[in-house]
Amino acid sequence: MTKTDLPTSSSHGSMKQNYFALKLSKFAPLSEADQAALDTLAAGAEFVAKGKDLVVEGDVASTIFLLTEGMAMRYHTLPNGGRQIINFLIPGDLCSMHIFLSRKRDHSIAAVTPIRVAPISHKSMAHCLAHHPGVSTALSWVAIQEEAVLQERVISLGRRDARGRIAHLVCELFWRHKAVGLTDDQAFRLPLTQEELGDALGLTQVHVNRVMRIFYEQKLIGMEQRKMCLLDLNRLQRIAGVEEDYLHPIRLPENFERRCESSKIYHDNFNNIY
Amino acid sequence: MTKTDLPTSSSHGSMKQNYFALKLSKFAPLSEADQAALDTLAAGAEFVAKGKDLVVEGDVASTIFLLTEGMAMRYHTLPNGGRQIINFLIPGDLCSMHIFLSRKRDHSIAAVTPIRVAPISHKSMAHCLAHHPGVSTALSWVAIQEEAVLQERVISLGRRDARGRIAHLVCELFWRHKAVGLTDDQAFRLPLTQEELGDALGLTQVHVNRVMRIFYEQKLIGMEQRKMCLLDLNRLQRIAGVEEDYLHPIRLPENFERRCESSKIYHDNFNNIY
DNA sequence: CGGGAGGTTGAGCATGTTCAAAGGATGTGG
DNA sequence: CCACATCCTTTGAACATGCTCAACCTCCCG
Repeated sequence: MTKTDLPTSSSHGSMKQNYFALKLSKFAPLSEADQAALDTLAAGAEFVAKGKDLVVEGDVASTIFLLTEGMAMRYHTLPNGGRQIINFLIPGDLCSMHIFLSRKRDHSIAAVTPIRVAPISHKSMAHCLAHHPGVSTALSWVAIQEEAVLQERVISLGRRDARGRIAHLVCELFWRHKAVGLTDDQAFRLPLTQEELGDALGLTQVHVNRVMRIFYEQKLIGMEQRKMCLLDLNRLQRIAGVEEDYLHPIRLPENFERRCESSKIYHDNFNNIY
Repeated sequence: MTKTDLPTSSSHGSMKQNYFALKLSKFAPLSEADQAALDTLAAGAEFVAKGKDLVVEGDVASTIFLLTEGMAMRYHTLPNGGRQIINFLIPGDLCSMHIFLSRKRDHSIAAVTPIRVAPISHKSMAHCLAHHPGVSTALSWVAIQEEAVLQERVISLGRRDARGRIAHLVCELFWRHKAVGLTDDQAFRLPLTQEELGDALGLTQVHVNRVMRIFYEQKLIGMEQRKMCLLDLNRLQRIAGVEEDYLHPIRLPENFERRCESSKIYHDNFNNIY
C-alpha cells in the first residue's frame, strides 16, 4: 500500500474534481476566471507517500501545499514522545499558510494516506489573490472557519467525554467532506486508524476502540472498508453535545451576501508577511 | 468588589499606557501617526463590571472591543451546563473580530475582573487599517499568533496531564503579560479563581487546587494577593513539556524584518467581510 | 458580626490508561 | 498462490489520574 491507487474520490467519474474551487465557491461567488485560476493552482499535483512528512520546520519561506487527494494531518510531537494531532486535512484544504511560525520539529504535516498535493509558490498565490477578489474573499472565510474548527476542538478536548469527542469528530469530518462533495449519502471515506483518532482526541487507541465498538452495537455508526456511515446523525449530535438546531460552523454565515462586496482580501496581508 | 478600582497596571505611574500599541509595535514598526491612530482607537474606554457578558450572539455586525484594563475570557457553554474557557484576554487584546461567526448563545465573552474596553466601530477600524499599513501588518501577525496559542491549547488539553496543563497555562500567561509590560520580574497579576483555571484547562476546581498546592510546596510558583510568581521557570517549562530552547510563539519570527515590506494588510480583508 | 465567595481537604468512585495477548486483514515476497 | 510479516483491531485485567460529593475553613467586605 505504498504506491497504489489513491482512494479518495468517493465515486465513479474520473474527471478530476477541483475540491478547492468547490469549497471556495461556497464562500464567495467565483467568476469563470477565478475558477480557471484555481484550476491552474491545483494543476501540478504531486504524489506523496503515506506517512511521509510534507512540511517540517525550516521550510520557512517554502511553498504552500494544496491537498487534492487523500488525507493529511497537522500534528505536534511532545518531548515525552506523545503525539497530538491538531487537525486533519481533506481534499481542498490548504496546508496552513502559517507554518513558518513554528519552531523546530514540532508541528509538522504528514500524509495519513497516500496523497496528492499541488505545491503553490508564494508568488503565484499572491498573484492569484491580487487578481481574483472572489478567491481572496473566500479564503478569508476559510481562515475564519478553520479557527472555528480549532475552537471546537478545544471545547471537545476540554469538556467532552470520550463518547462526545468521538461523536463530535465524526460529525465534523462528515460535514467537511460533505462540503466538498465527498460524501455518499451518510457515508464518507475515513481512512484513519484508531490510534490516529485517539491522538486527535486525547484518548488512547484502546479506549477509542471500546467506545466505537459500543457505537457500532448501538447502530450509531457503521464502518466497512474504511468507509464510515453515520446511521443516526441526530443521536450522534446529541452525544456530541451540540444543540438541536446545531448548524456546523462550516457553512455560510447568515446575511452573507450583504457582506460580500468586492476586492481582494487576503492579498495585501499575504504579500506583507511573505 | 463591583465598582472598585481596576487592579490592572502592575504599578506606580498613572499615565495611561496603551498596551495595544505596545503589543503591535513588537510586530511591526509603527510610525508616530500609527501610534496616534491607535491612541485614538483606545481612547473611549468604558467600564464593564466583573462577570458581565461583553459579547453575546446576535451582535452580528456590532462593534469590536479593545480590552484596555482587566481580564476577560472567551468561553462556550455546553448543553449539559459545562463551561469551556477558550482563552483569556489581557490588556491590549482585541475581542475576536470573528465572533459573528458563532450561532446562538454559545461562545460569548465575559469580564473576569472589572474591565475597561474601548468599543471600535467597524468603520473606524477599517479606516485605521486603510491608512496605517504598519497597524495592518502587525494585526495580521497578531491573528497568526492567536491561532498559534489556540493550537497550544489543543496540545495541552489533548496530551498533557494536569501538572503539564497548569504549568503551561501559567507560562503562557506570563509571556503574554510580559509582552505588554505587565510583569514585575517573574510575577504578574493573575486574578483567576481556581474554578476558572479549571474551566480553561479541562479540569475540576478541586483538582486544580490539589496540583497548585503541590506546586507551592515545591516552590515552583508563589501566589499572594492574586499575584502569581514563577519561582522556577525552567522547571515549569520542563513540566509543561516544552523543549529546552523553547521560544514561545509569542515573539517576533526570525527573519522578521525581511518580511515587513509595506502596505496595508488586514485592510481589504476586513472591508470585504464586514 | 454575619454572609458569601473562594480555597482546602478527605474518601470513594469512574472514566480512561497500561500492559499484554490474541485475532483479523492485507499486501509482499518467495 | 501461499506463507509470512506487518499493521490494525479486539478483548481482558489491573491500575491511576482525575472526578464527585461533601464538609470545613478563611478571608474579605459590608
